[in-house]
Amino acid sequence: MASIKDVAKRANVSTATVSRVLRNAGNVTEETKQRVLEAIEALNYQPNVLGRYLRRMETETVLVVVPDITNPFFSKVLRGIEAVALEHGYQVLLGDTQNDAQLEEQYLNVLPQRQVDGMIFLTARIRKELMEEMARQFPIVLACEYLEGTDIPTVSIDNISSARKATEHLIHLGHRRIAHLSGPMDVILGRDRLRGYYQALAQHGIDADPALVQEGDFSYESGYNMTLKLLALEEPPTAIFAANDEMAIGAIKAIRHRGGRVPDDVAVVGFDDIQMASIFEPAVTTIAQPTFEIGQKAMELLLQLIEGNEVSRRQLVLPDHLVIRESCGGKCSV
Amino acid sequence: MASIKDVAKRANVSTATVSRVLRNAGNVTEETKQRVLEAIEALNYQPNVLGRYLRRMETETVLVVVPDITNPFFSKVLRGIEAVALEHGYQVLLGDTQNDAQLEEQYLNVLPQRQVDGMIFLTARIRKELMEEMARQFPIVLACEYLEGTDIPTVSIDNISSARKATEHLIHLGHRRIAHLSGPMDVILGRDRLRGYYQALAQHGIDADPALVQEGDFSYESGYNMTLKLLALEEPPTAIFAANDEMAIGAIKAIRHRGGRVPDDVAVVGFDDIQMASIFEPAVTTIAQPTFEIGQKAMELLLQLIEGNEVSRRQLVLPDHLVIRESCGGKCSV
DNA sequence: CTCAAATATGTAATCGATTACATTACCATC
DNA sequence: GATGGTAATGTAATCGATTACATATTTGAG
Repeated sequence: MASIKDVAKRANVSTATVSRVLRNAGNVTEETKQRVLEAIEALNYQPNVLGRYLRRMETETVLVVVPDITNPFFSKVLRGIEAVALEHGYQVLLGDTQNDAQLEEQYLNVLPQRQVDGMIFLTARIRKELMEEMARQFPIVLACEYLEGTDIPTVSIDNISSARKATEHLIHLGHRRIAHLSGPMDVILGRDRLRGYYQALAQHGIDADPALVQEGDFSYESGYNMTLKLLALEEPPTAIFAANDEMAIGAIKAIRHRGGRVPDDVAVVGFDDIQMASIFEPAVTTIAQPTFEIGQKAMELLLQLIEGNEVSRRQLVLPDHLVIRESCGGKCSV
Repeated sequence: MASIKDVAKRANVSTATVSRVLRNAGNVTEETKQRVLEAIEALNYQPNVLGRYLRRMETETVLVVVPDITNPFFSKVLRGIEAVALEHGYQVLLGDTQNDAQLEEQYLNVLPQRQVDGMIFLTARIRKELMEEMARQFPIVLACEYLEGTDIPTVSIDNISSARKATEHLIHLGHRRIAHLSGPMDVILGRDRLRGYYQALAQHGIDADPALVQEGDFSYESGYNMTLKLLALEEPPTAIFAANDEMAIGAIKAIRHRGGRVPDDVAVVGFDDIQMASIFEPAVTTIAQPTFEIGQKAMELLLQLIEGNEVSRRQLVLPDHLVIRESCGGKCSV
């Protein structure tokens, strides 16, 4: 492999000049520039980026840590991140934690090792103190999730209010026995959506029945299994609010397998508005998050941090909205 | 940020010794080792990997180029790759080409820039000569797709025979007017599945009707739209073989929107066996690929190449199988 | 107790590009 | 044609870790 020295030798210039041509910086005569370009061409030279990285101490790469790469919701956020990254000449590295909090903490080490210039976490199971300490030293942005009581830059929706909105919709449709398939309680997102659910019940004077809240893990299977449990109750729910669409679809399937109809016997509402929510039959009523935009904003924020700019608006809350489809059985708007 | 020099100074040893402790190589007294570890601890030292990369000229990172990260099929292959990579201490970088052949060629440059030690392509739209030249110089593996007439290491299923198998299944169920929603003709996968479709027809003496073959792009939308076209034919098909599950689901939706029933009016078969194929109603009959295993094998192959081992079995064809569900309307086995 | 071998540690070159600083070449002005 | 300023190019240090080679220290055999 040809190195910058070989090019310099062949073009009869110093490595400094070659570097100047490469970076298109400094003053280089058109003539020498041509000579260098010819040498580059002739040797089929490609600059070794490792050398540059080391010297400049930046890699123009960011790492995105995703809890589950098979979840289409995250792929869409990722697309937003990629779009902005590409535009600014940054590469996107992807870390899949497979929902393992420990793996997540490991990814954090990539930063002090200087392997990437910054990180975006689409998950937040890391101990708060550790995360804060890192965020103080390195560019870190949280997206979708957040950590309570920190000022780590964050882009997300207001999960509590949207969960409330979803639950209220079911209440307005006349439901009183509303179950909730929650996300894992060790992620803030799961807790927030549960909180929104409770708030809606309380505001409408409905007593919360602990038996109607089941903790899942955002997977189709967990939605399916928990719904079977709910249906086995002496007094089963007439509506189910699932903390994401995959669990909602799992719920619908379970209801059907038990011979019930959706929405006639049990109404279902999901969360995220993944593509399948609109394709599935019945189409799933859900909360639509501005996924692409979340990704964009998160990457923009990260770029600010990397460039050392002072960021005034560190916490962004983007608008979401309820998309009413068939699975809830009513067009009543909130 | 503390560097290896700081650690060396604090522990009163040379950088060489610190490096030896870090890499756990060479002979170091237990006592000095402890001193070094203490210094590392005290300074909260993290080795800068860029220095190591440059010196060793390897990054222990591989790049996986994916045509579409939102496609769940690829996420599953990716999981297989990740599993093996992690096991061997390799990082996985992800490149999403968004189905853009040009972007794909750009990723190829990452290799001579020494940014990664090897690449796995889950897509193959690059000009054959270019790809071959690169593969001669650097570790490259193709998975799922392949290039005709090269000996670039490849892991995939036999798409022709499985497409034939799927089509034959429909023939055995009594269908004669069988349509095919193909993948893009500029990817070999699209062409192979089409070829298998033609072979099956020919073997059973059925004339191929060009009007029954529609070229899509593997997206749900294209499946939907092309099916509407097929249904508008004077003599519409009684069965549709789609080149992937997403198009198959698009087809089912289109048939339904036109008032048809699946499988009663039109039978549908897909390809890939993504999770939604089994969840959707009617559940989609499809070809199941050993996704995880494809990923594993591809990564194992790549590791062989990176380590410079001579690889005897360069082209792996893994077994797939037809999963018969509801959308084809028959349990007749092939 | 001596000497060779084995073990432990240090010195300094190296990876490839970038860049601060130094030097040379060129040009315009008086 | 001397002077000063600018433009073009070169020299060499630098980034941080690794490692070939050199040196110092310890160990064991006789």
